[in-house]
Amino acid sequence: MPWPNEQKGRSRERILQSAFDLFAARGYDKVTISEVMREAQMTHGAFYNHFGSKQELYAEAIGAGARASALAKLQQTEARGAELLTEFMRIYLNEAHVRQEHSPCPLAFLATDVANGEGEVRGAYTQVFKRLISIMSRTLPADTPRRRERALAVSAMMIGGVAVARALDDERTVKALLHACQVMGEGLLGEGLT
Amino acid sequence: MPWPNEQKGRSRERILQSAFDLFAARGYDKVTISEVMREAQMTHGAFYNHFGSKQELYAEAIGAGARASALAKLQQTEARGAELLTEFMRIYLNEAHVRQEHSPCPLAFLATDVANGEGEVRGAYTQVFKRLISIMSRTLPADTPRRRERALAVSAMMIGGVAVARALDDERTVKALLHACQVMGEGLLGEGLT
DNA sequence: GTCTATAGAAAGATAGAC
DNA sequence: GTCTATCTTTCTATAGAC
Repeated sequence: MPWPNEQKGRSRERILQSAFDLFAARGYDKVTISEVMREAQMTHGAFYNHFGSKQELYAEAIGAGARASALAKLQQTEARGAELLTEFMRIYLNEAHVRQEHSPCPLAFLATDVANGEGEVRGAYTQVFKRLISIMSRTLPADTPRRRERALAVSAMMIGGVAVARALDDERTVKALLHACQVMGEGLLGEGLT
Repeated sequence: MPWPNEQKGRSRERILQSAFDLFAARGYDKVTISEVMREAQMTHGAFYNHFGSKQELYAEAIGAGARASALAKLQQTEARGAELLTEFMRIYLNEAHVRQEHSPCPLAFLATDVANGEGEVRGAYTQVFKRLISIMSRTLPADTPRRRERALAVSAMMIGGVAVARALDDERTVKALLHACQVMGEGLLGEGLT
C-alpha cells in the first residue's frame, strides 16, 4: 500500500528528525513546537495536521531517534558479534556522542526527561530499551554465562555514563568516566572480545 | 557566628527540601515556584527573599538532595568498607528508590534534566558526582586494581540503572535491570566483598 | 519576611483563508 | 497541507501593604 500523499510523509519525517534533535539537545519542556516546525521548514500552524499533541510527537520522536542511532547504522554494516559490540561501545562512550555531534542515543539523552512524561512516551522508551537488550544479548556468544544480565548491566553503564557525562562541568572527569565505562564494560562482556 | 535570624534559615531549609522532592519527582520545568512554596507552607511572593531565581534554587537543591541521600545517612552509621558499599548498592538499586519512597539520589533522578540547565546547576551536580566517586574509591581496599576506574564505572551503572528504570513502563524489566546491576556491580567491586 | 495582586512574556492549541 | 492570526492559560518575577 503506497502512501496516499508522499509529500505528507516527507514533512512528517522532517518534523520527527527536527523534534528528536531538539528534544535531545535541550529537553522536552525547553523546546517549542514553533522551533521544531521552523527547523523542519514549516510554520507552527501546520503541526497539528501531523500530530495530535506535543506529547504524541515526543513519543514518536523517540522511535525516530532509535532508527537514526549509531547502533542502527552499525547493524547495516557487516560488523557482527564481538566486533559489533566493541565498535558500538567505542562510538557510544565517546565525547563526540556526549556533545551530540552525531545522532545521539535517545536512551541516554532523554532518560530522566522521559520519566517525567506520559504513558505513550514511556512506552516508546521501553520498546527502544528492550530492543537494545535483545540485540546485545543475542550478539554475545551463546555460551556466555549470565548473558542477559550482562547485557542489562552494561547497557545501564553505557547509558548512565553518557547521561552523567552530559551533565558534568569538568572535561577531565568526563574523559575519565567514559574511559572507565569502556574498559569495565569490555571486561563485563568477556575479556577476549576482539 | 550564629544566624542573624534563625527563622529565615528554617524557611530556607524547608524550601530546599520541598524543591528537591518536587524537582526529582517531576523535573525542573514541570514544577512551579508556587508549588514549591506551597509545599514549604508559604506563598510564592516570599520566594525571592531566599533565592534570586529558579535556577539558583535548582543548583542549591541538588546539594540539599545529596545531603539527604541514602549514602549520607549510611555514612553516619558504623558501616564501613565492603559492608558500606554492598549496603549502599542494595538500597540504591531498589524499587523503593526508583519509586522515590525515600529521599532519592540527585545524580540519578536529575541527570538529563541537569544537562539542560545553566552553569551553576551543572557545577553543583559535578560537585556531588565527584564526591561520590571520591567516597567509593576511598572505601575500596587500597590494593584494588584500577580502584578509581571501578568507582567510576560502577557509579555510572548504578545511576544509569535507576535513571532508566524510572523511565520504563514494564515492571518485570525494571526488576531484571536492577538485579542485573546489583549482581554485576558487586562483581566489579571485587568478588569477595562481604 | 511573608502576604496579595499584578505585570509581562511565553507557549500549546485552534480558526479560517488559500 | 500550510499559512497567518489569535485564544487562552500558565508561569517567572516584581510591587507594595502589613
